[in-house]
Order: sequence, then C-alpha cells, then structure tokens
Amino acid sequence: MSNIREVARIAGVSVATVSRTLSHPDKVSEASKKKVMEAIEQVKYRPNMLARNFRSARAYSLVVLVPDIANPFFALVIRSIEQQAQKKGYSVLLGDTQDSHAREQDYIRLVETRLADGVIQLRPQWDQTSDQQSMNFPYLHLCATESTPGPCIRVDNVAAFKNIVDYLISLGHRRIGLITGLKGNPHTIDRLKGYKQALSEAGIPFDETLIAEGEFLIWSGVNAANTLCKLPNRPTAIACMNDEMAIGAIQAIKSHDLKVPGDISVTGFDDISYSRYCDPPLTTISQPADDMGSIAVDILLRLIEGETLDEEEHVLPYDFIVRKSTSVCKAADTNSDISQEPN
Amino acid sequence: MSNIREVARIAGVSVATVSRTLSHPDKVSEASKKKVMEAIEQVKYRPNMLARNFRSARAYSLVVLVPDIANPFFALVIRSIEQQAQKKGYSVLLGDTQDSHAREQDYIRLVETRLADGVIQLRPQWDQTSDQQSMNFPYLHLCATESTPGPCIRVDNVAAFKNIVDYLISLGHRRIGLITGLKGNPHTIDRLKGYKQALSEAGIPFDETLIAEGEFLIWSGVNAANTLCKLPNRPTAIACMNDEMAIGAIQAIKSHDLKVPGDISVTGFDDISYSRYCDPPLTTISQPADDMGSIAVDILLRLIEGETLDEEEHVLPYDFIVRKSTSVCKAADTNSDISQEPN
DNA sequence: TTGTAAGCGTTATCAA
DNA sequence: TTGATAACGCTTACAA
Repeated sequence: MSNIREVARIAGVSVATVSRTLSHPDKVSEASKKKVMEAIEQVKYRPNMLARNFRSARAYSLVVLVPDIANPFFALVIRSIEQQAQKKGYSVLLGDTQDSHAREQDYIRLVETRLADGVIQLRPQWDQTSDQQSMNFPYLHLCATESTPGPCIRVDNVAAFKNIVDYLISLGHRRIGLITGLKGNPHTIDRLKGYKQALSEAGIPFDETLIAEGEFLIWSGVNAANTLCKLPNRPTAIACMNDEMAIGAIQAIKSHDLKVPGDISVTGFDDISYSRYCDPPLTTISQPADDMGSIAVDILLRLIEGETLDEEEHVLPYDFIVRKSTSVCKAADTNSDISQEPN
Repeated sequence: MSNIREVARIAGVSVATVSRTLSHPDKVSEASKKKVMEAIEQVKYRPNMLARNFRSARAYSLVVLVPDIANPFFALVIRSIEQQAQKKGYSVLLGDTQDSHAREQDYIRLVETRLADGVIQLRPQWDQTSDQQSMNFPYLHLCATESTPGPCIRVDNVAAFKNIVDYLISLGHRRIGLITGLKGNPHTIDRLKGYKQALSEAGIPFDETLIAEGEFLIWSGVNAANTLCKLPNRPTAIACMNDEMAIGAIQAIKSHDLKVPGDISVTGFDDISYSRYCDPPLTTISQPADDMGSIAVDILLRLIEGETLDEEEHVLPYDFIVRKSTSVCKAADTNSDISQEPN
C-alpha cells in the first residue's frame, strides 16, 4: 500500500506537490505534474480516501432510509438517488429499516459520527412531535405528505387521489370502496382526504363501511378486498392507496367470480412496473420517481454545503394513467340517487 | 463538535483513558469510566468515526454491486445483505450499475481507495478472462453460476431449470418453448443447459425454433411470447428464465386469446412476490434470497478478516413451487411421437 | 511554483 | 490503571 510520501520520493518532489497534483492540478507546473503522474503509475498509488475524508471532515456519503427496499416504488426512487449521488461524487448508504425505530437510529448515528453527510428519508413522518426536533443536520423527507415538517419533496397526494376518485365518479360509480394504508400513516391521511373531497364535491355521502384498512402490501389488499366483496351492498369500484394492494384486490375480486372492471373497477397508486402487466392493467397515479430521486440529492447536497433553501417544500407533478381496470359503472342508474344530471 | 481531547479535559483524565473507555472498557477503572461517561454526556460527544476508521484502516462498509435494484429478486437479496451487514457493524454502499462497466469500476475504486472493505457482486461473471484477475481484494460473487470463478454463492441453476422442464414433460408437454435471457448471460447458459438435459433425458429432440431470446425484463417476455405464439406449430408450454418474463409472457399469451394454462402452460424462475398474485399464479423456482444475502455477508467478512476459505463455492438449495400456471398438456396424444411409455 | 511543517481525531505503544 | 506521545495519510497555510 503505497502512500503519498512514497510517490513524492519517487517523483523527486514534496508531498505537497503530489497532493496538489491530485487536488489542484492547476497549481502545479507541467513538469512536476508529469513526474508525479509517472511515479503514481509506477507504484500504482491510490489515494487513501479514508485519510482524505478524515482530513476534510466529509464522508461524501448519504444515508437513504427506506422502510422496505423490496417495495418496487422505493426501489425506483433509490435507483435514481444512487444515480444522481454517484454523479455528484457521493456514495449511497442503504438503510432498510423495516420500520424499526432502532435500526433507523443506528443509521442516524452514522451522520452524528461523521460517516455520512446527510439523510434522505423515504418514510413519511408519522407524528409531529417525536423525532423531528433533533435533526439538526442535513435531513430531507422524500415521499412526503402535507403534514411533513422541514425540507421535503412530495407530490400532492390529496389532489392525486381526488383525481382518481373524480374519475371513478365520472364513470358513474357512487359506491366507491377504499383500501387504505395503516390508519396513522400520513399517506393514508392525505389520500383519504382526497377521497373524501371527491365524494363531497359530487354530493356522495361518506360511507364508513366502504373503507377497508390495509398496510400497503399485496396480501393486505387481498384481505381488504375480500371484506368489501362480502358486503351486502358491495361497491362497484375500489380505489386502492397503492398498486400492490390493487394487485391483491384484483386477485381477491376474481376469486369471488367477479369481473374487473365489469363488476368492480379497481385503481392503484404509484404505477409500479407490474401495473402495466396485470390482468387487467391498472388505472393508477404515476409519481415521478426519477425526478424525485435526483432532486432529492441535489437539495440534500445544498443542505450539506450549508445553503439555506428558498423553499422547504417541493411539490412535484403526478400523472393520472388510465388503463383497463376501470370502466363505466353498469349499475349507475340503480344505485345513484342524484344520477348524472347537474344538481 | 467536541472531540476526545475536550472530553478528557472535562473528565480530568488523558485522551488515552477516554479512548480506552470507549474501545476497551475493561482496561479502565470504574472511577475513571464514570467520570468519562459523564463528560461524554455533558458535551454530547460522539466519536469521529472518520478518524477512527482512518486510524484502523478499515471502512466498515461493503459495496454491493447490482445490475438493477428495481429487479425485485435483487431487492430481496440486498435487503438481506443489508440486514446482516448492519448486524455485523458494517454499512452497505449501494452500487446500482445499470450494466455499465464504467460505473462498476467507479465502485471497485472505492475499495482500492479504502472507502470500502469488500465487494459483493450480484451480476454473474460473463466471460472468464476479463475482469477477474485484478480482483485482489475481498470479492464475492452472489447469484453465481457454474462457470463463476473465485468465491461464490449460487443455486444449481442447471438442476433447477431441469426440474421445471422435467415437470412440464411429466404433464405431457413435448413442445416446450423457452424464453431465455441474453445469449451470453451465464444464467442463460446454465438454465439452457438444464432445459436441454431434461429434453434429452426424455428423448425429446431440441428444437431451435422454440427458443426466444429475452433479457430478463417484462417487456422482453411479452415480445418473446408473441413470437412463440405466432409459430405455425406453437408450443404447449413456455418455460421462462425468470418470473418477470413469465409475467410478460402470460399477458402476451392472453392477448392472443389463448388460455394459461389451458392452451399454454407457463413457468418462471425466482419466485418474486407478484408471482403468487398473477393470474394465474406462477409455477416457479424459489431461490433462498435471505440465506444468500446473509451467507454472502458472513463469507465476505471472513475474506476481509484475511481468512482463507475452505470452500470457494457454496451451492444453496432451491424450491420448486407448483402453482396454477401449469397443467396437463391437452394435446399430449397428438403431438407426442413416443408418448408416455418407457422407451 | 515549490517545500516545510502543522494539524485533523483517533488508537496504541511505552513508561510510569 | 494511567498518561504522554507518536503515529496513520492527507491537506493546506505559510515561507521561500
């Protein structure tokens, strides 16, 4: 393991010149530079970044905190984060927390001990009070919600979900089931708000029995949809708070010998890659995963550089994607009381 | 940012005692330890790991090189790697290479520059000669194949794929289509070998026209299956080299108004989570993603510790999972020439 | 443009 | 059990 001193010796210059050749080549004469480069080549010198980082008090790495890397939407976002980070000379430390507070704290500690320069958090912020106050280091919420404090990037979940439900209503649906995430999850809260807004604007009363709680995982979509299908007056459409639950819901609905969308329309959220290939392909909301990742890195790096943000909150656009899992409500006339005419 | 010197000053001891309190608490008297801990608490001291790592010439981090983190099987493996690494006090640096050699080299450089202690490679080794020789540092192939040189962990792809095709043959299928990965991919090579072995043992001639090349991605499964469906004498079963292509294939087959498995049985490989929820659920091979990840970390850490391995190659067991995407070949009598009787 | 030398925060060696 | 001090490899004033 050769070091800068040996290179200097071989090149016949000082260590400072070697260091400068590598870090500030413009401050070194061509002659010296040449000698140094040759010496480096000769002894196959590689600078010890552990030393360099220590010296510069920078780790050049970011922690990405994610509840579950196996969630395909998160995987997409992380792929983009990694891409952009590498472009900027930073490494990504993957912190898959499996929703464990302890594991999350372990990763936070990496920043406190200087092994990472900042954190991108993909888990939404559950309650206001708990962990936010102590984050006195570069910390950024991605996949944030309306209630997220501090620097964050998000799409307008309320508007996006309202968009979906508006569409279902426009197809004549009035009994619209909802498969949510866990109750307290901020995404659940925002999207539920969108659901209620759409209903209320259309003059459709909110019906608690049409709400089934899931937890953003396929199997929970199966269970929730089973419940809704067994309802005496079952919904003609089911809006799911993510694609995975929608995929589970479709399977469950089929298992009741019902057709999607013939008997029940289904919608998702996220537009994961399988959504194009389910049967039927899923009507859903597409979040700009690539932009979210790269913008997150850019903003976090600015935070790391000590810049103060002009705007803490960045709201990105979403796409509403109509596929084959939704259709006109066959029962539109029978189960609607104010029907389609303007009120 | 307090440092060890300040803690020492406050505690009224030397820096050595502070250091020892943290790293070798057994070598410090209770009295000193107490004073030190109080001082640490008082100034909210956090050891600078950048310095510690520099001093100990260890990064305590591993690079995980993956062609695409958005591949759900890889995501599963990485989740397990991260888990085990954290347990052992190591961080995971995520290197999503998107099959770019340059990006892979950038990550290899992290090891050369001491920012990482070793590498777990999830990409299979394409050709023998190229990059292997220069890996004179802890380097481990996961998801390896028969031809992988050096330390590696794998399942027996040949046997596993033969298992699948054997099963299809046992259902009476004799025209068995195959959707492969890219030609040179070692997984393609091993699995093709298993396909051929099964055919040959059953006395079924190998038919080049039944082979369609994909690239382990959903859309490529769609294309490949379209090709196979348009064949004048189309196959009664299609074995796909991974689940994603199988999911694409199922969609394509349905789009030709054919039934799965009624008209064409379909199989996958990997058992990603969606495979249980497709329509129909997929018959496939399950690889032990969790074990693969944790064993990989354990072995790599031993390599990092300088141990020499008793065995370079670790072959892990797989599961064959029968679901609803495969059924008895309806055309068994018409298109088989030696039928079911022993030859 | 170049060299000398101090210093980053920690650990470990050696004496006490 | 403790303390003084020399490393570790690099960067960067400061001086030449």
